[in-house]
Parts: sequence; C-alpha cells; structure tokens
Amino acid sequence: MAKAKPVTVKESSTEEKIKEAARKLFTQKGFSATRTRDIADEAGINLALLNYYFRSKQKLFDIIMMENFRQFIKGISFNFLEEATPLDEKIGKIVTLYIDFLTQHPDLPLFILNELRNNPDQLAANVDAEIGDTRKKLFEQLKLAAAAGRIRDLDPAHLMANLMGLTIFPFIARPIFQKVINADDQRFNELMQQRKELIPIWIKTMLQP
Amino acid sequence: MAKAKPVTVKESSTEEKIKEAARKLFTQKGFSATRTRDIADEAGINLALLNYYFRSKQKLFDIIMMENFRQFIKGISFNFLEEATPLDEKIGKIVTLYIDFLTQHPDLPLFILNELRNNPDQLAANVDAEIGDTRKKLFEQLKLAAAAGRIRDLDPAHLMANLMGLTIFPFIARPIFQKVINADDQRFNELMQQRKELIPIWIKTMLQP
DNA sequence: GTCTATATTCTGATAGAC
DNA sequence: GTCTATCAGAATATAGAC
Repeated sequence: MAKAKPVTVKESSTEEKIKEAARKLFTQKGFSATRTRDIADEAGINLALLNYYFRSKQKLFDIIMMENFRQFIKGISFNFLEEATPLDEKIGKIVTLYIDFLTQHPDLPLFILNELRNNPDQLAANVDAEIGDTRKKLFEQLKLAAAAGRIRDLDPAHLMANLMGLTIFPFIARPIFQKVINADDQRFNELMQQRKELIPIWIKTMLQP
Repeated sequence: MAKAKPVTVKESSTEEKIKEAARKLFTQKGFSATRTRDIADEAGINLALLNYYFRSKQKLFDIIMMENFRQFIKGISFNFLEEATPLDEKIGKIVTLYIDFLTQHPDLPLFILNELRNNPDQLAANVDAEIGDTRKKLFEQLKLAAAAGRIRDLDPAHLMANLMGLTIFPFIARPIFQKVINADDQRFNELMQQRKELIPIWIKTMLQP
C-alpha cells in the first residue's frame, strides 16, 4: 500500500501528478487562461479525476496559489530572521539565494503579483503571519545600525524596495529586458550571475554613512 | 454630423466608449479573464455593438495592447534620444517622468509584462523599431563617458536593469510591497515621490569612478 | 480509483427587427 | 447605429458503468 512508503520518497500518485501539472500550467498562464482539460492532459489522466480529487478548478488553484506564495516569500523571511548575522552578510546571502531560486522558477514572481492583484486580501492573513516578524526584526536591526552610525539613516521601506527591485525585476521583465539590451538567454544568465556580486555592493553603497 | 467636429475635441462616440471600457478591463485583468459582456456593461452599451465596431474580442484587444505598449515605452525612448542632454540630467528626467506616469497608470506595467510573456514575438518588430535607436544612443553615450573617465565602466545592461527595477518594481509589486512595509496608500505615494530624488542619486553613485 | 458519456453553464459572436 | 434574442462552441462539472 502507498501508506507504507516512507514520506521522504517522492510520491507519484495520481493526486500528485495532477498537482504538478496544475502548478506548471497555472504558474505559466494564470487561472483564467488555463483549461482543466489541459491540466488533465499534462498529467496524463482523465478530466473527471481532477474533480474527483479536488472538487473544482478553483479549489485546485487555491492550493497551488498558497504553495507558490509560501515558497516565494520563504527565502526572504527565513534569512532576515537570523538575528545574529550582520546586515551586510544577510543581504549577500539573500540575493544569491534568490537569484538561484528565480533562475529555477522564473515564472513564479509574475504569477504571484498577478493573482495577488485580483484577490488583494485573500492572502492577507497568511502574509501577516509570514512577514510580520520579518519586518519587525529587519527594521530593528536597521534602526540600531543607524543609531550607532554604522549606516546611513535610510528609510527601511526604500531599502526593501531597492533590494527586491534590483533582484527580482530582471526576471519579471525578462522578455522586454532582453530585447532592450539585445541579449540572448546565455547572456541573460551571465548577467544574473554577475548581479549576485553587484547588488550587495550597490546596496552597501546606498547605506554608506 | 460628427465629421464636422474639430479633431481636438475629446470624442465620446460609441466606439471611443467601448475602447475606454476595454482598456480599463483588459489592463486590469488581462485578456482571458475579461468578458466581452463586462466590457459592454462598463461602456454602457450592448454586447452586439462591440462586435459591430471591432469584429472580435481579439481584434479589440490587439488595439488596446498596441496603444498601451507604445505608451509604456514612449517615455523611456523619447528621453534617451535627446543626445545633447548630459547623462545625469537625462536619468533625473526619466525617473520623474516615469514615476508620475506610473502613478497615473499603475496597472500598465503588469499588464504589459503579462501579455508579453504569452505572445513573446507578437510585438518584436514594433519593439525593435521603437527601441533599437534608443539602445544604440544610450550605449554610445555611456561608452564615451567611461572612456573619458567621467563614470565607472559599468555594463549598460546593469544600468538599464537597475534604472527600470528601482523605478517600476514598487508599482508592479505594490500590494505585496505595501504589506511588507506595512504602508497605506498615502504613505506609498509619499515614498514614490521621495524616489524621484533618491533613484538618480543612487544611480549616480553606482556610476561614480 | 478510473473511465466514458453527458449535463450545465458560460461566452463569443451573429441574425434580424427597428 | 442600436437593440433583443439566439446560436454555436467551449469549458467546468457530474452521473454512472466498470
């Protein structure tokens, strides 16, 4: 029986196959543009099974949306919470981690931002729980460093905007960005690798007293 | 007859009303999530009229898409082309212009990036025509300044990424950004106003030899 | 659990009167 | 040009056999 399998083994059950297919299509094309038939085809199963396991397209989407979103903010949250790490090092880690993550999941940010616009408060509670602490801790660390004269007194809001914008934006705007700078895929990846080093330097400069 | 009206007068013809309604809904929700019935309702006319004037949902969308896209890149293009202006001043102008523009059209960038992902090459020709010269001129100006030792030899691709990311990203990620920094709408607008001054300073610092 | 067949609802588009 | 009524096809969801 499947129950006896160790949990660490990647399940390839029907339910999991449907979820993986749904994640792929929903993330690429959004809710409205994705057909349940396409999900069924992609999963290699019958359309009826989708409803058997998940009751409706909307319920399936909600599950994917939730998981995607958690993954999206986990990277930021987790690292900012390690209080012991100095700010410089923290930023370097986050940027590297996030660029690697985005390289593997390039469709995720646009998906999140899109669906979040349509359901502004659907995830409000979730976000608060996940982000509340992070913000508090980061803001405290910045305040302390500024008070000690180690960094310029820059509004944490701007720091967050810059860190996220510099890191995430090229991935979101990838097609138009590559056109503007006339870059192929390989060059794009090279640039992103360079940004792992560059962004922390730029941020550090912004914070220089 | 309508023909006799001066062209400068804002037409409120049926055709124009439909286009305005379509622009609003398509820009907010994208192609797939927008119903032709909703457009008709929003325009205060009947569904049949939409097809009478524009033949199909797709054709109407194509028109909106084209207009939106042109508006989106016009700001950047136009300013970079004025060769006489020094780089510093150019960047300051562009940022101010763009933040004002995005404040008035907050849904535009997400719309563009979204629909561009689905039709990667639909606008290829259009983009080339509009952007090719801009890129060339900007890159030349950067190369000259770097050769003269006035600025650091930073890859123009990174400069473009940073300029666009710092300026546009907060608007794209607005809902999640406001949650993360716990800001209401008024505070968001204040921050964006501050960024008109701050972004050029940050960019300038990045370019410091 | 899985499939085929079908019901039901939605949506883009058109016919035809005015 | 504008409307009401309606069609044709697509898409989600369910019934029922196996």
